[in-house]
Amino acid sequence: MVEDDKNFGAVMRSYLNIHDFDVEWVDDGALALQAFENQSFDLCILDVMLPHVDGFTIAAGIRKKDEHIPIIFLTAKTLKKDILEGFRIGADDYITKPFDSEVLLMKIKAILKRNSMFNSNSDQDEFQVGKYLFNASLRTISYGAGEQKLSPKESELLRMLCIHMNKVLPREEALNSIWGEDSYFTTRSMDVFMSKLRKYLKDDPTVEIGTVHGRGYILKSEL
Amino acid sequence: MVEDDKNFGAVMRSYLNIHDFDVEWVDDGALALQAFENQSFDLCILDVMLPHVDGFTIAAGIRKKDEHIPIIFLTAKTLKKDILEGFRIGADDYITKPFDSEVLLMKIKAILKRNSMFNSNSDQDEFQVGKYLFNASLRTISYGAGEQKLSPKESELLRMLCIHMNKVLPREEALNSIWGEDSYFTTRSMDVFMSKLRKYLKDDPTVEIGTVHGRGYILKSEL
DNA sequence: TTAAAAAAGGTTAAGAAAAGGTTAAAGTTA
DNA sequence: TAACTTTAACCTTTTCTTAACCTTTTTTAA
Repeated sequence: MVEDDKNFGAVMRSYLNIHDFDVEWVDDGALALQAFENQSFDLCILDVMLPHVDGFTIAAGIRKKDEHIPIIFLTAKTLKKDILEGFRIGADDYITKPFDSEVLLMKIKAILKRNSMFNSNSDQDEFQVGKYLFNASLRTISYGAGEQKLSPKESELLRMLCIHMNKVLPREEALNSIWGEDSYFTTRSMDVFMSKLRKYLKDDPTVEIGTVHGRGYILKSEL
Repeated sequence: MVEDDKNFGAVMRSYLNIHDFDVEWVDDGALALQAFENQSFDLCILDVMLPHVDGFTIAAGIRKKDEHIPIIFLTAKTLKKDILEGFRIGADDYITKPFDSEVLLMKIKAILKRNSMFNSNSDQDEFQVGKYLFNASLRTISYGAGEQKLSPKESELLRMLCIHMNKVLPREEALNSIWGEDSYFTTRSMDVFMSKLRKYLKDDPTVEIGTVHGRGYILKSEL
């Protein structure tokens, strides 16, 4: 949240805190982008009139770095031209003061909910894969009585396949995410892991790790 | 759009039409859900006070069938309790009359944009070609039980043909886009690929890759 | 007009190059 | 030391290009 009114900012923060949001509050436009880069956020609430750098400029900077993060303007500027400018920059909503705090809360939730579809599953750690149950944080695949332990990389790779269930997981995506680089050797290393995962999953014929030559892998499972 | 005020509805529809939206307008709450089931929509705009069935009930019914489709309430009911009820049901926005049409337009665009992130990641790149279903990201053509895998170039070429469905795809356009150059050898290579695609599609007589001598190719399919 | 020549395109098959599968040995970490 | 990951080696499969030999369409010129 970028808001230069100390009283209002404090009230907003505690109100949002009560409703289970963690709020990082910056009161100077010049510090906003810096804060954005140094931390990870789920949503931005921006005032427009701010010292040094205005909210529109901040929003544009944020959009340049992250085209998906939700942005809500919360401002006393009620001119239509400002509202349109806010949306043009890529805001998800433009709320004018005075406003109702409960309505703001609902709007935040609605926007986060829609955005979560996009990010979803990213922290899910249990997956049903055919008749196997894969627990990514325990790093186990269980199947009836049996249980197979997975190494960290095996587990991380299978987790990414599960998140992309029945869709292609591009090689580079897995390599950059798990290995941090996409080179000849990391590629071959991943092939070795894929071979291991296929062995672990071979007892259920309804499950298959398919190859899309030149692009990536796909975990297929009817469910 | 569900709106019982004939004048307002007509104005809204033409306003949205001007801005390149196709609007299906229903003026009775009882018909809304039925319309929703029989057609495919990208976004719903609902009035609240309607004959027979109110907007909240419609929204709840829509949410039951599709938990992702954006819903915007557009109503004269400005009571806070109604606004909160709207969001509780799962609305993306609740706009009170009177409102500014340009701002509504921006909000619609903002919501659709956010929703499109979700759709673009799931299953895009799908084309119905006669009785074949072509998935460009999986690089497969399926037809009943059978499935034919395509190579990257085969798939890319068919994708371009699909995008130009029933229109000529100029040779140079495909060559420059897929091969990066338009020379004697790339031309001959493309001919080979076209021959392969024709084989893959030969089982459906309603589908045909035609040649426009000296210009390019055209994928013909009635549908 | 029309026959021959030239250009464009259709099809098949061979072969080279790239990508991927698998196993095992050699390094690395915990 | 034991678990884990990387590297190497040796395969198989996939993909793309090229060449060869056709057929069809268009152009040229008699």
